[in-house]
Amino acid sequence: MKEGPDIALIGSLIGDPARANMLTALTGGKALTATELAGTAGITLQTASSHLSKLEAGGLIAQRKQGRHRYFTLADDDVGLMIEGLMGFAAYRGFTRHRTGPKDPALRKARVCYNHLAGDYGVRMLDSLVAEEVIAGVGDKLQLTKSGEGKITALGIDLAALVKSRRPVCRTCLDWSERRSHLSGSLGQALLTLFLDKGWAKREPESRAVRFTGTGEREFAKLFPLPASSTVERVHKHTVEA
Amino acid sequence: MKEGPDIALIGSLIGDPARANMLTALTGGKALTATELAGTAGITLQTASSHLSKLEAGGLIAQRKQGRHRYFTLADDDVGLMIEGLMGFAAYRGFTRHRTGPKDPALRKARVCYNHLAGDYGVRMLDSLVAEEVIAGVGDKLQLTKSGEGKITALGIDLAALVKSRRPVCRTCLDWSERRSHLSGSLGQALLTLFLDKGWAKREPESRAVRFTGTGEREFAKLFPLPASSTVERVHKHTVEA
DNA sequence: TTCATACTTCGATCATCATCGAAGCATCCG
DNA sequence: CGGATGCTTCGATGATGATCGAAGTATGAA
Repeated sequence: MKEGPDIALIGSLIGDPARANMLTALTGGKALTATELAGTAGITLQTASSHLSKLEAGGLIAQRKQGRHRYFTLADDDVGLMIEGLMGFAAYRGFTRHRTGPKDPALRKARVCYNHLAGDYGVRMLDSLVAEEVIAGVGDKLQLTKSGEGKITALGIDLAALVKSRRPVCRTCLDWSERRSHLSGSLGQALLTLFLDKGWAKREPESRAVRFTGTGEREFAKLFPLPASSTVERVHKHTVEA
Repeated sequence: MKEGPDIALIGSLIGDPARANMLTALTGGKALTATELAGTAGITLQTASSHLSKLEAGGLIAQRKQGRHRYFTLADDDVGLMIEGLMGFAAYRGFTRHRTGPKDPALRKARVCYNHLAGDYGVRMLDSLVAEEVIAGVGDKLQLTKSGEGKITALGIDLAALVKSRRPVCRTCLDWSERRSHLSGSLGQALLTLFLDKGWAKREPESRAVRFTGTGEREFAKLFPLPASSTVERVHKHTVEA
């Protein structure tokens, strides 16, 4: 009927307050679950699910299934850019944000995620492994490098046994406290087992928290030095048009 | 925590197809009456009136009473930029209302973006101005160079008047068809006015399209030479014969 | 296995709002 | 003045869609 792109479609997606709240929350760059998004939007889980499927159908968000959780993120940088543009436009009006509430600090520091290490330490470990070129590639596809194989074997991990198992050796797992990837897969499991076996860390009795000992802290820091760029946040690339 | 209707308000305003059509029509830069807008949106005058009052309450449009007519325009440059940005996002996602209508190639070649030139010609003009060092800086921050001031003045543009206005002289605007920046701001407006005044180009009656005359094409090419290799491919792709 | 958690789907309700007919203002013209 | 035009307001209707309860699915935990 009319010429040009359909802005009404996108507008209607953003136009609903619940969806706008969800998108605003996701603009933070962290992956959030449906339950969390429902909380920030102030609606029930059923309604949130409906909204999320609409947003996904509209290509604004993407989901990543992780066990029984579904982590939602903005589809790509373009979406973030567009939403931030709208927020900038609406700057002369008041705007509200909802932040994820604080959690148990011990859990945030180090905890068990199914069978591997998660939390700040887990993220830091993967960062270091990638920086040291033990593991190549970031994202869903991780692979052990040649030199990395030697380094892992030197730790006393039976790499052949890991490879033999049907499970993938290296895998990313999205961290709920850090909202960044940490190492999963059979190698991730083997490393956590190693820490526990060596007595570097102990599991808290009635919690998922993992408590590192003094020696464990030192050994961990020595084994997985903090890369200089590890604290760099994953912010949206605001590429500038030339 | 519950209320965050900033982008939701704007989104809902744009989210209605009738309003989106009106806003798209107003992006042409011409002041339009309620009757005209009702026609382009395909709705009755009563419905249009309701929509227009909502758009005005939302600060997206402004009206100017003149006799028994009411002329509506976009509220300011920011609205035009925001809508053009949304169009770029929508076009990139393939959200088009009508599969490449007959006017589509003409629109891609040269069109009015609220009050300045957009499309292939708009992008090309900015490319050339930057290459010729009339305008310095890339991205959001554009600035006229010393030598550029002379060149603009030589065209017969009253630069002092542009500077005097509160609006920025040079500004980027994201092109929805080219997905690159073209020149906005008071200088962008002045240049488009220049083309129209000199008779180099004419506005299509009921469209955003701008049609350059033969002389206009030549003068434009002379004034804004194509920088070496960067845009050849794109120009060839979107250039329309006749 | 059984239970719990996370989420989806179905179904029904309810509110919003886009739409248009009709009437009401306002302005211009003759 | 009367009549015509441009637009707004009122009121009723109808459709879309947001919402949530209940039930269903999938995965993890005990």
